[in-house]
Amino acid sequence: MSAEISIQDSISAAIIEILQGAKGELNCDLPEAITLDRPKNRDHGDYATGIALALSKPSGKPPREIAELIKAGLANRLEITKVDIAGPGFINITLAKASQGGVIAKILSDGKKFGHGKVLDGKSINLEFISANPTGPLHLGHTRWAAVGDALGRVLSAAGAKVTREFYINDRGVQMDLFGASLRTSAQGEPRPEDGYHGAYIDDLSKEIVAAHPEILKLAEPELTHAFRDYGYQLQLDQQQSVLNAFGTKFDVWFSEKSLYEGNFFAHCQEVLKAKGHVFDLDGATWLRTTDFGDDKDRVMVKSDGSLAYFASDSAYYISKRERGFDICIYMLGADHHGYVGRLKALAACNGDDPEYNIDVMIGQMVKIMEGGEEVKLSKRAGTIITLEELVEKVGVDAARYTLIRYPVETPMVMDVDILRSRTNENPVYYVQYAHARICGVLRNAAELGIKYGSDQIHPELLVHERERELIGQLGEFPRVVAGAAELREPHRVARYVEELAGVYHRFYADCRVLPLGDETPSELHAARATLCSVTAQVISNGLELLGVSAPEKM
RNA sequence: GCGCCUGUAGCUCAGUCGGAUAGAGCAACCGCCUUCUAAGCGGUAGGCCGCAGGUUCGAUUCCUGCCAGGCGCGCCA
Repeated sequence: MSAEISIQDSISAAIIEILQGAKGELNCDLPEAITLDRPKNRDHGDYATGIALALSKPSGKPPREIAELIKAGLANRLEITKVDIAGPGFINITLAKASQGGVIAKILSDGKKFGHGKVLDGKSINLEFISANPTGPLHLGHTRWAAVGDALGRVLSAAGAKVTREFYINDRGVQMDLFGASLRTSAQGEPRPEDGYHGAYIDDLSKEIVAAHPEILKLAEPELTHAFRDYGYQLQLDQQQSVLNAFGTKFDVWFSEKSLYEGNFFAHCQEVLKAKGHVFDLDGATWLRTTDFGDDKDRVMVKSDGSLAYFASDSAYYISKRERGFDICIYMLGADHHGYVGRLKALAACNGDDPEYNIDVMIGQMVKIMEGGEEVKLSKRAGTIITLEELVEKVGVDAARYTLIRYPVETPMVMDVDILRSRTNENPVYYVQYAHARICGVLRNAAELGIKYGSDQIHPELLVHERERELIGQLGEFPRVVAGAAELREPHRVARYVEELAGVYHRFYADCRVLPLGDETPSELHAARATLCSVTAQVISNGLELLGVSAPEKM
């Protein structure tokens, strides 16, 4: 991160200063920062703001009068050519040509770090996602989080946060026991338990276990089922880990639920919550009074028969996260778990935390998959599932990741396998990757022609074409997009930005010849445009990197 | 019944603190390769932003009520 501030920031600061100078006159609260939008209509300049309209009401002054005040204050700034007041009081700012060169210089000096910022500097974030049971393959719902969670982790890190990516393994409890029983019955040719696991992968796993450990069948119950459970667990976890690795999703911590009950950690957690005064006993069970903080009902931690309710692990796990020093705990959950939001927030409050700050629960809507014009129903137990692995086989890692990331998680999405498999430009990932490959081709040719490009070849005063202006402006937006994506936890913004940037580049390319034609002599304009190409490639590549999608040099 | 999410072009979907003429891709139609990657570019057509109120200078955006779809509401995990 370079120490320089962007041009938007410096103009924003200048406007704030002007307004503060007139505070007596305005007599109202002023915002901390001014948002400068890039107007769609180019007649509206390079940046526009509706701040005068927004301040009109609280100050009791006509918006145009406030706009005039700002215009006068900005008049002498070197980087600004023109300030117009339009319509009811919009302020349109046109930048000096040379000032746009700053963006190019900054991309060149920051390189791979361009776009990184510090809006989340100093925050320690625990990012938990996927957290599938180790009782089967990862399916489509997990795959959405595998892509989005990983991208969010990259975006948060780029915004300056210290991020720990964590996968919570439900390695104890009823589901694990059912898994063991399913494997054992499969190996012994018995009917599966009613509510057990029925997928064909169970037969494969049990065969693999028996082949590797033939002596297992000599065990008596309950050791027999436990042995199947434990061997099956290890194989399934290995499988999940290798699939995620191939998908480009990495975790810092694989957190075992079982470990919460090692030593006296769980007892410690209960003591902690008890000390805060929200634990009570009723009907022989131990409860947490989450209704103190807006939950629908109180939650059982230890059941009356002494066994542990699921919420016991939830609460101990949260306390573990906080005691390990994380300020913000992000949970990425499926829509079928949205009922958890209330109890998790209440749990944080019971622990004396701020539920609006220390906990951030993201709810991802369902992913449907269409094939041959029909919806493929997902049912893990029945075994008719599309797994992460199968999806990648069909469409490839880049297309799968990109498609899953480019929609906000609260949007229920439909993936059409036939379209994704067709490898046409119906998939925007190709559009973006193609722009990158196209630039790399141009730069290879530039090198052959001996055209130099780089920090001493910016020549901003020559880049006066409308397409060049658009491209430079779009490049300058990247840091703000990354910061916004991080603060709002919306990595899809990076994908949308990169698509737009690719479009702006393609239009530039169509209208502005980069390299000399025929025997034309290479000029400074050729060098300046080649430099602009190289920084565009850098930004596309940086954007795709945040999504975990490759930026090919040739296609 | 209560709660959360969704409803925007034929299809899949964007739309930031409420802003200027509501956008993209695909599909349809018409153009553009004698030199940098046509996986591209330009153009045409396509809209009751689910419906009805409210707040305001201004609402796709905020509030209320309805309609439709999805998902939840256990001492299950």
